[in-house]
Amino acid sequence: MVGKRVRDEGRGPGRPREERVDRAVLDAVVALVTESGLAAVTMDAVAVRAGVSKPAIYRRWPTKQDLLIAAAESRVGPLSVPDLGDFRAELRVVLESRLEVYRAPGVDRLMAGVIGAAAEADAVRSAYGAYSARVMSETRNILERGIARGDVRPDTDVRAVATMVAAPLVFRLVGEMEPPDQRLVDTVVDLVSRAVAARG
Amino acid sequence: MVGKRVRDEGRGPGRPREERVDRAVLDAVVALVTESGLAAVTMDAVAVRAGVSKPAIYRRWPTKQDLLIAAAESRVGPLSVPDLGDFRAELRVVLESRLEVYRAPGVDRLMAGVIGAAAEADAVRSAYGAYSARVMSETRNILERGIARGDVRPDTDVRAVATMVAAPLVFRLVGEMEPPDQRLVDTVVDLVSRAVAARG
Amino acid sequence: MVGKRVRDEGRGPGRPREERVDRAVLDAVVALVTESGLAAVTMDAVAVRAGVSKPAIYRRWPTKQDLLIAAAESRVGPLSVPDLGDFRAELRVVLESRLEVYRAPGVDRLMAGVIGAAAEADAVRSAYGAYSARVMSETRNILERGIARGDVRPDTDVRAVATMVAAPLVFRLVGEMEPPDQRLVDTVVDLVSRAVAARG
Amino acid sequence: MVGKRVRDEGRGPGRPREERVDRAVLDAVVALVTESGLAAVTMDAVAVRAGVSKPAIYRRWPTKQDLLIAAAESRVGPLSVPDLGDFRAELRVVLESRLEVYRAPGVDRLMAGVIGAAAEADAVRSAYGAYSARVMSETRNILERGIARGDVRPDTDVRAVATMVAAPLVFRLVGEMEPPDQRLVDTVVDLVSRAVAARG
DNA sequence: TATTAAGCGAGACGGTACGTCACGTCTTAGG
DNA sequence: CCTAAGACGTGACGTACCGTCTCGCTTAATA
Repeated sequence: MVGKRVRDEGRGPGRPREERVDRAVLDAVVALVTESGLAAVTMDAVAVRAGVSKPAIYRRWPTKQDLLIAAAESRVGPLSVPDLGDFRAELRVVLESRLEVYRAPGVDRLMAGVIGAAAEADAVRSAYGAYSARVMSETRNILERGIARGDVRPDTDVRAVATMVAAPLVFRLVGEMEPPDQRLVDTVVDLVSRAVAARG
Repeated sequence: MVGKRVRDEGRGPGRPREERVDRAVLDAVVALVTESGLAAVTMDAVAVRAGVSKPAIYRRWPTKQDLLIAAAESRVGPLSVPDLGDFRAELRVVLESRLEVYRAPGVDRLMAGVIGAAAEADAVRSAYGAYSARVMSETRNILERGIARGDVRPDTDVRAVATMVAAPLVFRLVGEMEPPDQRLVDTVVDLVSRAVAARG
Repeated sequence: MVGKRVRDEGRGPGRPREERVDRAVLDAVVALVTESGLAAVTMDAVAVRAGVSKPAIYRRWPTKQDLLIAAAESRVGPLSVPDLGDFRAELRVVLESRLEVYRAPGVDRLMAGVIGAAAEADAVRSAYGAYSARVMSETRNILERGIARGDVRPDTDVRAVATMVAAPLVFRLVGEMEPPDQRLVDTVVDLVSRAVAARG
Repeated sequence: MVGKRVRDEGRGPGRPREERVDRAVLDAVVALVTESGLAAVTMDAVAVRAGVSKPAIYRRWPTKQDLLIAAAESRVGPLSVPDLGDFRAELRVVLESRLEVYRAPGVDRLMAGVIGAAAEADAVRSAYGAYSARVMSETRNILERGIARGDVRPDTDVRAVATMVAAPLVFRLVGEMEPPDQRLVDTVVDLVSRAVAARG
């Protein structure tokens, strides 16, 4: 009468969700924000653009803000940097990867939208906080790896330096409203890697 | 500045505007965003809280985004740093002034709200761009003054370094959703001033 | 009747329909409308309450309106009055049977719901019309039988009088929103039987 | 600063409501239900048809059901019958007035819709009950006037007879789904006036 | 002093998006 | 072919907010 609840591991009875919907919706959000700005990202417009119904969206993301964060993560998610044996090289990899991502069209408004959304209510703030922590972790990881390896000074203030690494590209993007460029990356790599270099 | 005075300063006919309204409205915006988040900052709520009518607000700021930017500017406006004869000292003044401002309650959500608003439409983007440029100018000023004075290396990439100075505190605030602290200021002052110090 | 049996009675291949479903669904409709009003009668709620799936309902009644009509008919169907040899007695039987039915809880809202449903679209109107005709037929039958028998005046306007018989109890129920009572039945029996009595 | 609260008698401060909206909305409801049935009467369709915004509708009628009742009342409101000195004449006036009203196109579906709406929730039931009582009052009035005047038997069951007067035309309309006709009116007038005639 | 232009609070207005809910269909797995 | 479960598209619901407008009134500068 009720049916076995969990068959294999993750699927219950009933029609399974369509993966197509997830992809189409996130793509639609990015496309709309890129083409027409954040104001054009209405739930109805997203639904139409994705060829999907509004309830199908709300089943997955309970509010518009959650959807925005998911869209941002789909484009600007955390990346894992392999151990290159050298902090400076790893730092460059992180920043140049980010540079490429941030220069993609629409990412500026997407990030700004997510930051704005986080200011709306505490529930959104914590969702955004989790996202933010995921993205920041990559920088903390290479710093701690460098300390363990020995090419980063052990008394480095990891928290502060991680902020100094992550901040400039994002700020250039959403604070100065211009795309970050290679010179900015070079400057950050230079300043930071010299400052935290062990032995100096 | 925002708002449209009909005559320059010499008042024309008709009832003059009440200054009380300007102050009350900006205060109401800040109070609401501080207490309840950006979502609580509706034009009606602001009007009620300020004891003011909606038309009185719209006479001064044509859109909600303009009002938000004005509120941000009223709390986080540009500051002018006196010539202290020393770049490092001036840099510290800039950052510690900002630190104090950014640690005020509500400023995080106010800044995030302004950034989010800027993603909405191009008209808002340019208004925000002007505000952003005003705020950034202080950092560029002390850098250029340092170059002229001779204690900053003349080949310094002013644009990139200015971003590296301004970014960390704002990013800590709106990107990491935590208040910036003294350690972050110290780290920035150290890294930047050492890196741009003339002669080395 | 409503619902689409694929074969007449000789069963074809495949799993046969469960009678349990038919009963459970109609009972659920009546229970819901009685307890919580027509607005609570959603197809999902009916399915849950009946312990049945939605497709199982839709296989039997193609629309919600059809289900409502079926539920009404299950409670307020036509009744056949035996020949008692006396119009007045038969009239009393009809009205007192109806009185009992109409005083059952939930029947008011069920009838009102069916009437409202009939206003929605022409397809529903005709389904309701068929139901209505079935229910009205009992009154016409006793009138015509009375004329044939000779205790009802042959020049009686059967149509109009049938309406005057059927109307008051239903109208009391759905028009005045109160349960019909014995006094109303008595009044109708008196007025009508005296007016159509042959010879006078 | 606050303004005098009540100026003449009924108008407070602020922009007054536009009468145009009230009329246009009720007309739109009737037009839609007449042309396309009750299912076409969506709040959006009404708003568009009336050239009015949805909030303007909801300011006046808090739910769709209230709007329906108001629309019904605008077409089928209570009428006051002048004292004609004769119960039978007054009864005929009542019924022929109603006949004319009920034969107007769309009134059938409007009435059925209102009855259906009343089944939805208790709040709507009481709103409908008030409307129903207003409409019924005219019949009770002529009965009581007849008793006072002396041409209606003083032992008449006013409640029951009022139901028998009001019911047939409405039932013909919404129960039998056909327009009431002159023969039905004549039959009701005859039966009722003869039955309640004093002395006789 | 009277006029006039613009300010003011109050609140209704058109428009648009929100997030929810219900209908009726379809897709899965199982009986 | 039936069953339960539940996701799906469609579309209406009622609410909230934005920015405008219409009231009646108040406040100065001007005529």
